[in-house]
Amino acid sequence: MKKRVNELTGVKEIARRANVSIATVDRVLHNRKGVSKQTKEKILSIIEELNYEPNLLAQRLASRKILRLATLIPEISKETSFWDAPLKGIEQADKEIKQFGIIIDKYFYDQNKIESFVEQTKIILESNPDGILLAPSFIEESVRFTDKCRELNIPYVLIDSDLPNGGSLSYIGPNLYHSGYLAAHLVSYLVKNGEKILIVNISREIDNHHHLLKKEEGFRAYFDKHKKSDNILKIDIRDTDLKSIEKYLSNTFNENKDIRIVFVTNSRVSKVAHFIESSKKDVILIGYDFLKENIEYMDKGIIDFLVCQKPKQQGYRGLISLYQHLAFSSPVEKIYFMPIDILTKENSAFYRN
Amino acid sequence: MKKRVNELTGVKEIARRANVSIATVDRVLHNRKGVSKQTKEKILSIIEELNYEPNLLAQRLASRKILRLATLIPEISKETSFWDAPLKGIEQADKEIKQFGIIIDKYFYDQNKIESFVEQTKIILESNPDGILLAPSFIEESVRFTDKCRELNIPYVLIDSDLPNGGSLSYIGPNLYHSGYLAAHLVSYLVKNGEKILIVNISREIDNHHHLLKKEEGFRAYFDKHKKSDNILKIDIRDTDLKSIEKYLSNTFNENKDIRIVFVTNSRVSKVAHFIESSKKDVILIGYDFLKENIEYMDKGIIDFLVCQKPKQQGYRGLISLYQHLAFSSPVEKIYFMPIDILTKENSAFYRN
DNA sequence: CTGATTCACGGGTACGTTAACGAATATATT
DNA sequence: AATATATTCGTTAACGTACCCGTGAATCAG
Repeated sequence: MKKRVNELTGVKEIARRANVSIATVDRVLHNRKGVSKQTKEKILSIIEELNYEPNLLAQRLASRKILRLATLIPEISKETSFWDAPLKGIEQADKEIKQFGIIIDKYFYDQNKIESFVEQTKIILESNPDGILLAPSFIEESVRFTDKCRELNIPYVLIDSDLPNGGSLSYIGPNLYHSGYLAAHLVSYLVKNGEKILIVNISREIDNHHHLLKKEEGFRAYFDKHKKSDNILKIDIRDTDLKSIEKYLSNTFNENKDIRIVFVTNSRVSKVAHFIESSKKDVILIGYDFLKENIEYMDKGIIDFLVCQKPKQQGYRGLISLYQHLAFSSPVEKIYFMPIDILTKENSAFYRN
Repeated sequence: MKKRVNELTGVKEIARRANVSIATVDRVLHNRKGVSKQTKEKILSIIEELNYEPNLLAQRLASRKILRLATLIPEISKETSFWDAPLKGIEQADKEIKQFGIIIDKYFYDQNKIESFVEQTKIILESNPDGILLAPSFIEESVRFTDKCRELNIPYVLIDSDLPNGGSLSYIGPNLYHSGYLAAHLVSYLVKNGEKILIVNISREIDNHHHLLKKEEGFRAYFDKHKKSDNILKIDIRDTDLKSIEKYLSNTFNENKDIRIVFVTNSRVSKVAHFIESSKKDVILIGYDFLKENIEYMDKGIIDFLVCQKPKQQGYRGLISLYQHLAFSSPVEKIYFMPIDILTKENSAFYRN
C-alpha cells in the first residue's frame, strides 16, 4: 500500500504560492522578524487558505531543542505505597516522549519532612528546567516555590492537590470535596436508621490533614443536605503505626456500640481493615485508593468500597500536558478533575489506575 | 535550550560500527533479505549492544506507506445514542493519527437489519483495507466476515462484544458476565429480606439479546453463589418503543407488589426510568451506559446506578491498536477488558467516557 | 560619496529513517 | 570459458521542518 501523499500542502507549497523561499515561510510561521509586512500578510493568507497544519513529526524531528522537565513528588515510603502509581505514570510518559527530545529528571521528598521538600525545590530551581510537575503536599512551601517558578517563567503542573495561589499551567487531580460527597452518597444507601457512621482521619502531617478535611467536609455536606447528619462520629489519629491506630479504634468502638459504617478519608484504610478483621466487627468499610494492601482486604470482603482517582494517570497526564504546552504550545485544560471511581471486590480486577 | 543529541545512536552509528552502510542496517532491522548471515548477526549484536530503538518520528516521516483502516459499527439510531460514543473515539483517533499517513473509512449498519450489515462488509472487503475495526452485533454474519478477513490476511479488532471464532488481533470491550456480577454485588448491598429483584431485558434483535443474557447470567451467578436467588423475577421485552415497555412493566408491577430493585440489562434503562417516574414507584434502578437520557434520570434521582464501560475509549483504543500493530508491528493485548465503572448521581459529572 | 548597518530574503544542510536503484561479487548453467 | 542468475551491499534522494549563514539592496552616518 504505497502512495504519494498530498503534494499541495506543507511549507513548500506555501512558499511556491507566495513566490518566496521556505525559509521565509518558516519565519512567518514562527513569528520571527525579518519579513516585510507585505510578504508576511501574503503568506499568512495562504496559510489560512490552505488550512495549513504543520507536520508534527517533521517538526519534532527537525527541532534541535531539548526540553528538560522536572518532577517532584513524595518518595515511596513504607507507610504508604500510594506514590508508586503517579511515579509509574511519570515513567510511562518518560518512555513515550523521550525520543521526542524530552529529558525528565525525577526528584522526591519525604512527606514527613518539610525540609526535604524545600531542599529539593532549591535543587530543581538551580537546574533551571523548562517545566515542572509538582505534587504540593506542603501548602505554604509549595506556594512559595510556585510563586518563584512564575517569576522565572517556568510553567508548572500540579497533581494530587491544588494550591490557592493559582497560576499553574494546570491542576490534574481529584475534586476532594466531591469525592467525600460521593462516599456519603454511597453510605446513604447502606446505612439504616439508628446506625452510626464513623469518620476516621489518619495523618501525621498537618498539611496532608488539610486534604482529608476537604473530603470530610464533602461527606458531611451530603448528610447535612439530606438532613441526617446526627449520627456521624469522627476521630483524628495522628499516629500512623498500626498499634496506635488500633488502640484509638478499639476505644471508639467500645464507647459506641452501634457503629455500622466506617469511612476512612485516605489510603490508610487497610490498617483500619486489619483492626476490623481481627476484632471481627460487622461493619461496612469505605476508604481510598487502589493499593495492593487495600485490594487484598477488599478481596477478603473486609473493605467494601474504595474510592479512587487514577493516580497513575495523574502523573502521566501531567507530563504530557507540560510537553504539549512547551513543544506545541497547545492549549491545556486549566483544571482537569479526575473521575471519581468506585471500586468493589467485583470490579477491581478490571481497574486501570 | 538547544543541544546536540546523542551521536552514538541510530542506524548511522550501527552502520559505522559494523562497517557497512545504513542500507544494510535497514535491511536487517526490517528483516528483509539480501544480507549475509554473518553481517546480519554482527549487526544484530551491535543493535543489541547499543540497545537501539528506532526513532518513531523519523520512521513515520520517511515511510511513504499509507495505511487504510475501515471501521464498521452500528449507525446512531433514534432508539439509542449509544454508538455515538465509540464513533467519537474513532474520530479522535482519526484526528491524532491522520498525519501519520493513516486514512480511516467509516462504515455503518442498521442494528435492526442484518442485510445492511452484510452489505457493508462486502463493500469493505472490496475496498481492501489494511485493517478493520468491527462491532460485531450479528454473530453468525460477523463470524463469516472475520473468517474471510483472516483468509485475506487483514487484521481486525473487535469492540463491544467478542466472537467465538477467535483470530481477532484484539478484543476491546466489556466482560459482560462480570459486569452483571458486579451489578448483583451492588444490589446485594441494597436489597433487604423479602424484597424482590426484577431483571429487565429490552431488545428486539436476537443477537443483541445474546449479550444481555451474558449479563443476566453474571447477575444470577452472584446470587446463586450467595444463596439468595429465590427472589429474582425477570421479563423479556421484545419491543423497544416506550408504550410497549411501559405496558409490560405495569403488568409486572401489578402482579408483584414487593419489587424493590430493578436491573435493566442495557442502555434502555431510561425508558424504564420514565415508567418508574410517572408511576411514582419507590424502587432502586440500575442500568447501563453513560447516555444523556440516562444521566438526566440519574440527576433526578430515578436511576440510582449506571454501569459503564468507556465506549468512547473502545473505539479510540481499537484504532490505535490497529495502527500500532500495522505501523510498528508492536504487540497488542489479545483481550483488553474495559474497566467496569460505577456511576451515580454524584460522580457522573466527572466521568470520562 | 563611501562605508557601515539594517532589512528582507534565499540557499543549503541537518534531523533519523525508508527504499528505489544499481553496482559488485559469487555461484550456477551451458 | 562465457554467460546468466543470485546474493550482498552502497549511494542517494526523499519525508517536512528548523535554522545557520550569506547576499544583495536599502538606509543611514559622516
